[in-house]
Amino acid sequence: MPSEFADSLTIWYRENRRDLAFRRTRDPYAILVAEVLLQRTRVVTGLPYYERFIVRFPSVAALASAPEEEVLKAWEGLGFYGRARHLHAAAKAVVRDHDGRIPRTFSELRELPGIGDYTAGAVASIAFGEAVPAVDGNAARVLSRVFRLGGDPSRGVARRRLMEIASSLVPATEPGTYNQALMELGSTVCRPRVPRCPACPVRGMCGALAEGRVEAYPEARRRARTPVVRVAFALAERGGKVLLVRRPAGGLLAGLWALPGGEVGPRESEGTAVVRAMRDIGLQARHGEPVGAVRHTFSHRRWEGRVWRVRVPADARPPEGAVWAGPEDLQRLPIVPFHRRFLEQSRL
DNA sequence: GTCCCGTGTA
DNA sequence: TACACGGGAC
Repeated sequence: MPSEFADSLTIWYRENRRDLAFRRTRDPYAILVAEVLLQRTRVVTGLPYYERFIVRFPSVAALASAPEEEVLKAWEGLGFYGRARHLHAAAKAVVRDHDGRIPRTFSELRELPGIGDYTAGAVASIAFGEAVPAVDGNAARVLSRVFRLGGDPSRGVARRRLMEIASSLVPATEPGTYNQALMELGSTVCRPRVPRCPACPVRGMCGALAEGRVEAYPEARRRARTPVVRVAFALAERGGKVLLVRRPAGGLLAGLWALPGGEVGPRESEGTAVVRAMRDIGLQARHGEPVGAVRHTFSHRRWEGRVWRVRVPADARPPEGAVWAGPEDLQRLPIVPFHRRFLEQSRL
């Protein structure tokens, strides 16, 4: 009984919703920012970023006209930096193609860079009242359990079945409230582990609970083990400044400033890799001793290696895409978070 | 250590 | 459809 499901959730939500900053706005731009910022990100992690971002870029026009470096700076530490680039591009597209107003329909939103099925559904329903689903991981878990959906709900036939059910449940009135209720329930009650079923407003309709196997849904996706990759980075200092390079536009940590270096070749030593990295930016260097360790786990690989002190000729000019960074530069530039931590711990 | 999480690209 | 893309909670 679809309307009973939606009604129960919506009533529960009015009493139990968390008071979160991005729920206190009706501004479609702010809602869009929040939804992109929270992609693959926990609410508590993203919240301070959202508050700062909205102050720094209060409108779609402000964001569209900002330098990319400042947008990345606002994103530093949040991860998946492609989201920042896409959001920036989306703002420009809104100014260019939509007269500066966030498009009001799922289909138009879906065309913007960085806006997929989830985000388009969230913005269309929450900001504009379109009756479309917004199925994030939390909503997917709730529906998987209530309807005992087998398979990995993030892909294939299981995904299509989930989306069909999700679409059929969205109420015509206040679809945004319903969508947020569904996600909030997944986040606070229908949790991945140790769900709080006695507190659930739809426990009477839950197939997984009736079966006594709530935690068996959704089916776990099998994950590949993350390979360990050796890395080496260069610490070149001169007159209280440190050499930073801008990482390339695509790929890992794209667009952030970093110590020169990166992955070490299969038959390469760390020292050789560091000298090679310096040569790649046009500087002849000799490596000294290691001055710090790098251990960082990404979603799909782990970096392990060291930071090496390097010596460059005294007259070395900063090449294209590189900068001798002093204290103000370190404050202003978006920098790879674990490089920033290293530099701060080294009191640079 | 394990688990969680949206979109783009090819 | 497979994989790239970060960080944090537990």
